[in-house]
Formats: sequence, C-alpha cells, structure tokens
Amino acid sequence: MTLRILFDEIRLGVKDACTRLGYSETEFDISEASRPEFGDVSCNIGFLLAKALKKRPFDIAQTLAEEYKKNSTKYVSKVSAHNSGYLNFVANYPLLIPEVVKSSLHADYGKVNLGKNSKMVVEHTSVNPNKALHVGHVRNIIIGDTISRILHKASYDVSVLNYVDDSGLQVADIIVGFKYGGYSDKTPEGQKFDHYCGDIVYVSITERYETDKHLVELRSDVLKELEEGTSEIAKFGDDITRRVLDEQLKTCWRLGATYDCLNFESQIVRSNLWAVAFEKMKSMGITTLENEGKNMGCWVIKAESEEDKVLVRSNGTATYVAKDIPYAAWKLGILEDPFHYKHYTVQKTGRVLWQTVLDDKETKLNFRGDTVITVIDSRQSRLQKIITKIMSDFKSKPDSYIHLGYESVTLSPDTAKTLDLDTGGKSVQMSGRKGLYVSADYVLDVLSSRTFEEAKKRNQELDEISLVKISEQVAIGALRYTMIKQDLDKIITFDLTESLSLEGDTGPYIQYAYARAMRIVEKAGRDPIFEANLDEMQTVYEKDLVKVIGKFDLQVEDAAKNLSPKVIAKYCYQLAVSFNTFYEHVKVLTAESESLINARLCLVYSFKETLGKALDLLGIDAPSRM
RNA sequence: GGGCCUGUAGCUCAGCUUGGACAGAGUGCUGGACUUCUAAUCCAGUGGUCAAGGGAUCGAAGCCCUUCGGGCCCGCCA
Repeated sequence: MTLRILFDEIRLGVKDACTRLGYSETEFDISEASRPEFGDVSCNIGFLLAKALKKRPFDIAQTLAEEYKKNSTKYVSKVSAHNSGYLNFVANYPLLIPEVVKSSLHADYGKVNLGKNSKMVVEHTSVNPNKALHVGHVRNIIIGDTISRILHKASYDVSVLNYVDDSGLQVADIIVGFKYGGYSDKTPEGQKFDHYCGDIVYVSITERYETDKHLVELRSDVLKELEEGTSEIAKFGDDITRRVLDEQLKTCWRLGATYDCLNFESQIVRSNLWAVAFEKMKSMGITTLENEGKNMGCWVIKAESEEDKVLVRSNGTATYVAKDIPYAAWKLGILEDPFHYKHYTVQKTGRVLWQTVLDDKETKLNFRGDTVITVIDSRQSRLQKIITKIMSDFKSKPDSYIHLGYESVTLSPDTAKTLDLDTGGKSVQMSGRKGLYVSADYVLDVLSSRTFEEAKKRNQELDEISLVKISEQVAIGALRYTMIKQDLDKIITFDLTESLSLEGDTGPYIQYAYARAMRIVEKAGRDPIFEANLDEMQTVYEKDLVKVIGKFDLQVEDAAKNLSPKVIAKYCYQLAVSFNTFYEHVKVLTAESESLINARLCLVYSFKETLGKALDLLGIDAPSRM
C-alpha cells in the first residue's frame, strides 16, 4: 500500500463523521501536514463549514475529531483539532511502515492507471538535420523523453516520434554549401559530421548570403529539388541528412532518450497527405479563399482577435504551418496512413527504432494515438494554437492535440563571452545560424571529465573503465536534472561554469544518496528479512523516509495529469534529502540490536528501490558507487 | 497596437491549478561535524513590505481588476 490508502481512509472517515453529525456535504481537502508537529495529514473542513454552522473552525474540528474516533480506523493512530482550525491526523506507523516497505519492492511500484492503456503519441527532439544539438535542443529532448517515461508509468501506451525536417530551408543551406560553396562533404578528421555541418558549413554559408545573392537563388532551387525528391541534388541531400541524423541520434542516445519512429518530412510532402487534409479543411469551412485585400488569392484561416493566417499562398504552395497540419492529423489517426515502416536500428535499451517509408513492400505498423503531445518551444505557441484548433475541429473533441510548450534556454553573459560575444551583462538567445550556442556533446564532455576527477578522488581502487562509466552517468544525471527541475515556463539561463556544480539541489546529489544506500546494502552482506517485525523503527528520520517512499504513486499521478516532469524531479530530491538526513542521524549496520539492523536494512533497501524507479522516470542512471 | 509567458531571500528557484497554521529549498556568506554505513554529506546561523496599488473574502504569495518592470511571438520565411 501507499499513502494514498491513508488519505482515502481519512477522507472517508471525515465524510462519515460529517454525515453522522448532520453536517451538509462539503468538498474538503485532505493533504499532507505542512509541518511535522501538526501530524502527518491535515484536513481543512473546519474552515469550510464555519460559515454555514456559525461556529469557529476549531470547535468544528474538535467535534469532528471526537466523532471520528468513534469509528474504528486502521491507518490513523491519532486525531486532533488544532487551534488554527485544522483537523490533524497522525499515521499508525507500526502498520504503515511494513506495508509501504513491502509495496515498494514490487517491480511496478509507483504505477498508476491513469491512461488505461490508451494510445498516446509524444513527439520531441525534431531538430533540423543540418547541425549538432545544442543545449536548447537538450531541454526539448529531456522534457519529451521524461514526459513519455512518466506517461508510460501512468499506463499510457506511448509511441515516441522524432520528426525529421529533411526538406527544409536549413538542410538546403548546407547542401548549397557542399555543392556551390566549396565545402567538402567528407567528415574532417577528429570531428563529428553534425558538428562540421553546423559549426562550419551552415554558419559560413549564412554569412556568404549577405554578399553573394546568387547563392540565395541557388538555395531556392535546391529547396525545390529537395521537395520533389527525384533529382541528383535530392539524393545527395538525403544522404547528407541521414549522416547528420545518425550523429544527432548518437547524442540523443547518450542523453538516454529513445524513440519508436523517425518521421521524414520529405515523405509527408510526397505522400499526398497535404492534399487530403486541405480538402477536408475546405469542406469543413476551416479555411477560406480570400478574394480581396492583402491576402487576395490565398487560402487563409480566420482567427479571433488575431491576424488571419495564410495557409496556401496565391501561387498555390503551402506555408510552414500548413505543412504541419497533415502531420498532426496523421499523428491523431484522422487521415489514412500512407506510410509503411522500415527497421532503422535497435537502440541500446532494446527498443526498435522504425522509420517511415513510402515503399508498400515494407511493414505496416501503428504509431498514432488518441492523444498527441508535441513538445516544441513556446515561441511556436501561436502556430501551435492554430494546429490545436484545427485538430479539435477534425476530431470534434478538444484536448486531443496538446502543444507542450516550454521557455527557451539562453546563454549567460559569462558563457556568451567564451563565444566572443559581449552581451553587456544580459543573457542571450542561442542561434544556430549565427554560431552562437553551446553544443550538447561539448557540455557532456566537459561535465564528464569534471565528474571523472571527482570519482577518481573518492574511489582510488576503481579501474579506469568503471570510473568512466560512473562519470558519464553522473554527467548525464547532472545535465538531465538541471533541464527538468525547473518549471517549463521559466527561461533557463545556461552557464557553463554553474552547470559543473555537483552539490545541493542537483542530479549528482540524488545519485549520491542512491550510492550511499547501495553501499550499506552491500556491506550488510545479507538480504533483509522483510517479514520480520519492523516496529523498532521509531525515529522521525525513519518515519519521514517511509512517508516519502509511500507517496511515489501520488507524485506519478500528479506529474502525468499536469504534464509536469519537474514534479518527479522534486520528488527525487525530496527522497534523497530524506535519506541523507536519515543516514546522518541513525546507524544502520551498527544499530543497537539485530532486529533493528534488519528493520533499517529493509528501509534502506526500500528507499533505493524507490529512488531507482523514480530516477528511471527522469532517465537518470542510479550508480551503485560514485 | 495585439497575443503568450514571467516578477517570491544577494543569486537560481519551489509554493499559485484546488485561498487557511510562524512563506520553503538550493546557492552565497558565518560557524560547526570526517579513527564512524563514502563529507558529491549533515547541523546551526544569516537572509523576504511574495513587483506596486485596489477589490471580493472571516482569511490572499495564491482569486479578480489596474499599473509598472523583464522575455518571447505577431511574413504569401522556415
């Protein structure tokens, strides 16, 4: 069982007491007590009934406390009214402790049945395949990957998609660079191909557009050829794109993210999906042909209180938003699926990665969902709002298409300075085109070597291979945690120096708590006996740890319902704090009695199992040493 | 001009969805704890007119309104 049962019991008990006292039915809150001296659980019903009953909240709480005691309770050991008016409850720990500890050992501890196995699609990453990933992309990847892990834990059947815009302007840019700009398409010695394309080719060709207008014209031609997909240039483009994509995916995998399917824009363009979606919009009256004004000859979408949005230009071509509509409709299963699916690779976790193809000899699979979450930064909110509206019209059901937006990652003044940019003390938006960014690989490498030094200092007997493994796990833990612990609508100012901090509210702090627990379990040299009596654990440190362990599923539910990955980050931190406090104040292996040693060992075991599962939702490895 | 987001301790942020008990962390600074299950830890101290003003409420950091500061978006570009 978990704390949920305790909450439910109290809710029911209070309700019964109200009924018996003849109080009118009221929606009241059962919540964790804000301070330990108030007990474990609090109820605000006194305040809510005060007006109707014309009594002080405290008097009501007191009457209810007396009434509550009349019925037998299982998980509550004490009920009392507080001066403030709250009704407070103390948990029955001798019962709670063993039940929480035992539940936490189950493989699917923390699982909640929110999704009831309904199909959910999460799309994230979706970086133009012409450059290496930078820390801004990392935020997208981590949010998307974490949310898909959480939704899976909440019993959704999740498919993860990565949209590859292989026929867009940014790809055209580097193709121009290779074909007409004099850049070799050979990967330079000691460099990843994605870095070479982004750092050198993309940035310098963009610069040259300023002075060489002929290159700009060539780009338009290349773009057209990429969309048509038949020419020599298009084949060359396809080859380049896939080389970059392969390198990008290595970084994603390094970060711990995996996917189910790669969706190529070029295939959506060639699949006729757009024509089908366009006809549907026309017949539903979603888009109209403008006969006058500045948008004359265009198909537009009318929006309340905002400018009309052009979908189809007067020359008949589709705009950027328009291209997203058939894909969104495809994801929701609204349009017939024109794709077949080809094996791309098997990822490290064993998860198979597929790719869309238009070759009907390949397999037919289903990567679509009843609900679709698209992770895109909030600068795209306006366009995403349009898509959301069209999808709810298509589905005649709101909320099936969800844009999960997040604020951008900017560079701190100090970090900008390392890129030779003086921002005058302000943080600055990253820009791939201007070459103003910090790459994900670079951050991970720096972090990894920093954590390697730390790990080596502490574990001199460990060999190089183990140390490298630990430092990589810790580096990724550190990066993933900073990207997820903050609310989605807060800007993250990335500072290279600060990102190396491994103390306090960080990923490594949490991982360290896990490693400490593992050491105790190892050194104990025996398995805990969970059937034994655990009553001897009576300190606040033990009780608090049990309480935190016991609310894992409530946190998963909260995170999934609100699509808020930080909830799990905060929970992991809380678990770690609770354990470290316990660790510093009570002894496990040298406790007073054999039975107490066993009891605490059970608790430590329960903690590390729970933290391991919670960290897994964040995609952070739990190292047994560090 | 319109739309979205944001303003809480020196700094970075929780808390706001669902109003209630002295507003919490981390970091910084000051001091303390390693012959002990790993000090990437713990303990204590320091630090806040919750941007400002108004409103409804018995009660507001939270709800409503106004104002001010900061960021982003508003192309027949992608």
